[in-house]
Amino acid sequence: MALRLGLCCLFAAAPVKFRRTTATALARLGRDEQLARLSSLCLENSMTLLAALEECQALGISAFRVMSPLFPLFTHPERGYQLGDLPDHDAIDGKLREVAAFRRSRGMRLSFHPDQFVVLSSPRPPVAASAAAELEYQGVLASLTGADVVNLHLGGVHEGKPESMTRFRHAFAGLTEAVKTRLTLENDDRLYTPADLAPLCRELGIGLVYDVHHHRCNPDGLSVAAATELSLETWRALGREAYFHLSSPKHGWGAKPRPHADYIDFADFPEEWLRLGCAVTVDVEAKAKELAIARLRSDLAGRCQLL
DNA sequence: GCATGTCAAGTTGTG
DNA sequence: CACAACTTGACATGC
Repeated sequence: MALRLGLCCLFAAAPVKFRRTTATALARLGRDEQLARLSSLCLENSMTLLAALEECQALGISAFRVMSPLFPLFTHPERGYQLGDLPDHDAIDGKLREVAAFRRSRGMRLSFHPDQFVVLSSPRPPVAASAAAELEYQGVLASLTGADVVNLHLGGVHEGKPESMTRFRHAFAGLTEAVKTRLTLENDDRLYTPADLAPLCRELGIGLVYDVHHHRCNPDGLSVAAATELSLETWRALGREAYFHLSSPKHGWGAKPRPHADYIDFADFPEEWLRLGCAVTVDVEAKAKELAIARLRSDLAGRCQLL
């Protein structure tokens, strides 16, 4: 087996910074000025994304999660825009092609992870519609950059889990292929467990991203080994490398285990993951970012092969 | 300049 | 019933 450790969105020490703006700051500007401002941020962030991949490569990190606001306010109801609206459109497009080429040549894995506001299973039509729009945006970016995963939580439990999953099923059917082929579901730390999601993932032909920390916060009776296997099955059916998440609780496993710690406590690393028969990606969700990956790598030294 | 409060969005659970 | 927790640092604002 081999393990691919992934960095999530940001660097703690390396000088790689993504930029953003706010809707209220843009409100004072005319539309052309807004687009000029957004254009320069998108171009700068595209260059920063390439720099991020180069930095990962230099650090021996072979997976990277791209932050959702790479293109700030892209799907905002008032400030939203299309790539073609931006004055630097050609330069941005060219830079993203460079990102895609770099990713491919180094065999890196890229992913996107829409945040908690993206609720495809919501019973409220405007919420589900804006979730679909956001997913389409991330699907376009994923296509352009060569990312193979857009990872999502199922959402709330309005009326019940089966009803929510049915709404998810219907909304999924309406998405474009760019999103459908990349969308994955992840167990969360309060509601949906691996046991809840595995059947839906199998039915829809999508990957189940297994977050072991969430599973420990929100257990379903399955062992880590059993949940790992449920996830592996969904990826095996697709012929793709499996995807896991790992983090440690900031305040220990007591009353509030959900917040993430700076580093991974190696005791939290599932030893089942050392005995898998295939390569897997493990996103390291730790506030010390690349420093946490370096420490985990040294903890893992000699125990498994790292990609 | 430097410190501080804000940031587009949903849902659940707490106080 | 209102608000904090998710996560999170960069940016905008105000002194």
